[in-house]
Amino acid sequence: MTSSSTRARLLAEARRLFAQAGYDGASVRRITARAGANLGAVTYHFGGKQRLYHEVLAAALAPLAERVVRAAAGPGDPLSRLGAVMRVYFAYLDEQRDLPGLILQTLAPGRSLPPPVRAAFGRILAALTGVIEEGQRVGSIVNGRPLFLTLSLLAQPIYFSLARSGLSKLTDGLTDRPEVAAELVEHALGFARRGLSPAPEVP
Amino acid sequence: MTSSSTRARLLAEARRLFAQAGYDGASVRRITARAGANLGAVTYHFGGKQRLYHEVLAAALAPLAERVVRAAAGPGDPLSRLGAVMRVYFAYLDEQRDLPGLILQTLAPGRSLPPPVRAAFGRILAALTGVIEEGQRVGSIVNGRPLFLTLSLLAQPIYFSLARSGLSKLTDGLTDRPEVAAELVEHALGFARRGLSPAPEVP
DNA sequence: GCTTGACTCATACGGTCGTATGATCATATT
DNA sequence: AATATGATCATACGACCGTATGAGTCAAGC
Repeated sequence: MTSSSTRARLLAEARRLFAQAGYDGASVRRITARAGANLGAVTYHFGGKQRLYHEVLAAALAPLAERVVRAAAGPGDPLSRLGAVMRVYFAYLDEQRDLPGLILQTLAPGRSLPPPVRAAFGRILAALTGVIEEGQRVGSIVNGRPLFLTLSLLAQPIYFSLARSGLSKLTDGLTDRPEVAAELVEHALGFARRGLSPAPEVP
Repeated sequence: MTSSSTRARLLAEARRLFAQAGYDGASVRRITARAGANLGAVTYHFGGKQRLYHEVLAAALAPLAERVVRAAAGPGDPLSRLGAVMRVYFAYLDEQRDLPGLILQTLAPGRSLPPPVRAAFGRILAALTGVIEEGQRVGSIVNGRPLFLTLSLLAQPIYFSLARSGLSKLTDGLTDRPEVAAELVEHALGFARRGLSPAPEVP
């Protein structure tokens, strides 16, 4: 029991530090010290730093993919299901504030993306392109590569949450006020909805 | 002359390595070795690693801000000027492939963003919100916070270029083919244009 | 021809890093 | 009671880090 509690504390502190300082910046020494564990605990419980990292990523991303897939398979027409997906995305990013910092570090070119990230994004992309193709068949979604439309849609929640930390410094904390954050979600939904809808014919 | 050539080689190799491996991952030893310079050269020419880093960032971002501001001040109605800005953005990101990796590393939460990044993005944001406010006054751009609309617009080129390295692995290099890349630019322009335009009245 | 200044060089310093090693402890099983 | 097992511990190892130091090089100016 104590063993699993040490394991859990290591996971929690590792996640906090990886998100804050990146893979290189979060040293095994700091992680174990903050978790109140011995230096060797990471090697013992996870086999090494990288394996711990992958476990942290999987724990952070798997629930997101799960919820997105469920929202994409929910009731309603394709456009409103995509709106539901975006709300799920924003909600998840809001309740897991450290997630942007976590995945941001993994996207650096030169390194290959960790398997948990690959898996989660693969599931999400597949679910969304499916919904978009369905919408294109019934004419409620504009024509074009479903993959591109999916990415344009995902760009909204991802970019906003990635930019949040940087932007709150550029805008004097504006985006941190809760009512502004809610307004931002509605804005992103509207922008994406217009972007996905077929353009009205110009006379 | 040889001195300035060493300086230039240091800048070039530092940029390559910072983009690829991040600030921590790019060691002064590797930078100087690849530049064919002595270990002490960074300290001598730039005063330290961080100053070299800032100089690299400034050299990479200042021209982008310059071109964006110029495109935003060009001729034409607001919507087409914003389209021009997006084209400039895509073109710049295409000719400076290492730029996403470079700025991505600076966005990590916990660290404050480097002054050159702050300055460039500040200029870009100011120019774009100005154009959007102008479009809102003449009714060609949907209402809402200009800042949010600016971010939604910027999300397209930035997210696509950030995601390019990761996505080319998820999509088997699809996005690397030049005609697909060109199609992607047109897609992003269309998506953003629809997102910025006022929604047609629903009867 | 000598000096001055900008530059390059080899080397040293104190730190931090991830991991390996073997001892020690607590607890459950025989 | 003795032992086996899983967990924790202090410590050591080799590697790499950014920077400082001082000696060496070499062309330009007097």
